[in-house]
Amino acid sequence: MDQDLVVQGILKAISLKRLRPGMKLGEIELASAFGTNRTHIRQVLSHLGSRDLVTLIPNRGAFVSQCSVDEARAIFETRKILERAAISAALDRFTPEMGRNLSRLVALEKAHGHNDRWDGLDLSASFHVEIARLSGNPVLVKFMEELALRTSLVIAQYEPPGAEDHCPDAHPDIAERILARDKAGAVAAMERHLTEMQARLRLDGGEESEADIAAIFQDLGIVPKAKGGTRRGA
Amino acid sequence: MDQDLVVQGILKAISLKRLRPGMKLGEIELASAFGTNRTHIRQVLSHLGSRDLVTLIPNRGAFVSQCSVDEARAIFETRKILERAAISAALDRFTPEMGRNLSRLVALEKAHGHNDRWDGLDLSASFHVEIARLSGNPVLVKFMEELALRTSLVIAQYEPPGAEDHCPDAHPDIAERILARDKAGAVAAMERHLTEMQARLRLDGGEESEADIAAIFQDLGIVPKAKGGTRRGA
DNA sequence: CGGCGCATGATTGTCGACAATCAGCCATTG
DNA sequence: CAATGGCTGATTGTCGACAATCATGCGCCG
Repeated sequence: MDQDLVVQGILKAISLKRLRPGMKLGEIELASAFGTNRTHIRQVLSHLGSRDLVTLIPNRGAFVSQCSVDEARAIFETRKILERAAISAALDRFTPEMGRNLSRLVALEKAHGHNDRWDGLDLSASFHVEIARLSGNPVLVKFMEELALRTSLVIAQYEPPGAEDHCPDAHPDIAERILARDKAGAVAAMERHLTEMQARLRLDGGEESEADIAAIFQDLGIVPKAKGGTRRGA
Repeated sequence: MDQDLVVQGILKAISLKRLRPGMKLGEIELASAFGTNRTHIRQVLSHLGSRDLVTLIPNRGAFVSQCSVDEARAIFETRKILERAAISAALDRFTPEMGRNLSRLVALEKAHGHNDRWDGLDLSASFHVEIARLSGNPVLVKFMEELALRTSLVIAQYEPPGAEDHCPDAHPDIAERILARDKAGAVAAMERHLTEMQARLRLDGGEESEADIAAIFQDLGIVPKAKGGTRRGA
């Protein structure tokens, strides 16, 4: 059983705000929603827990992580540290062919438009991860991936409703400066970009609600294998 | 059942070179060694796998991770990035009482002597993690913990036999500069410390016990069937 | 004699059942 | 009437058994 599908499904649901921070992730609900059994769900939850995307409480269960405002700021602060270093290292070993993927990603983002919010966030994360990859430092890549995921969780928690973000030209601007080997300019543009992302958030508070887990995932096109599904309503 | 005991046991065994990188970690062996059953062992291995301390290969099992020389260098490089930032941030918000734990840890290290290698490495890691904690950035703390563990694995793999010493006065020196709020000096001392640690290892690429065959052929442009291929983390 | 394919043993992956634990509710009591 | 205690339903934690998969060694064939 491919547990990546479950992971992606949960992350997607979080990004789309179908799963709000603090919501309970019941093992049985998830198992029937994804048409699998608790064993795999437990592995997935453990995995997400090790990345602080869900919070595991012994004998209580798993909950979508709620970042405090301080943690949210720490995530952005750490991203600034790592992205600064990534750009710097990438430009120290830059070759023209290395930038091709970067250009490709920027083009993809531009072509994508504002169709699908999940794909958009995914592409946006890919851009940052690709810069880390250009640094040639695999540890940096892994950390960046983790921070990108946690950032999307923070956005889901603190984004003001209606103001669904897109900094229009930040990525092309950064990419352009990288391709021009303008290290100081690229670093500055990246810091502006991150600061702006952070500024769009409402780092003061939020509220929670409850919803039907199985329905959420069914709406995302995930169909259980008809193994005695959840009994809803009755 | 306390799985932390199993985790600590495995990490200790790695540090003491009883478990060498590349060695198989059979579930049944571990289960009987720790007097538990495979369920808990699998959780522990999954956890260690998500931190890249063990490598999980589907249908093959778990192995103590083998860092390539490049990865080892990346780990040190990333540590430099993060520790630099940690010291800088810590000194921006420094209050005298904050340094007390640091002094305590240095004193503990000095008192400890060279009795137990595992405890020594543990204390050494605590020093670095404490600095990250002083920065007030919990993400930095988590990353530092992870890197400290991976560093001990790298040391176990690349330390020349017999030369099991550590830099005598590096930590007291760094602590002193931090307590004196000498930011530039502390950062410089930390970088020297890390560079020296790295220099004590044999990272020249001399002998890779078992070179990764797949990687070799991938470099030649030959791609395996990717039947789940290099799946890391869990 | 060397290489290929298959049986076999051992290990990992999967699953359902049972036990332990916790939150919520109701009766009891001061 | 409020607070406490135990009961109950539901959820998580644990475990052993079975199925799937892989490495090994043997026999067979070229």
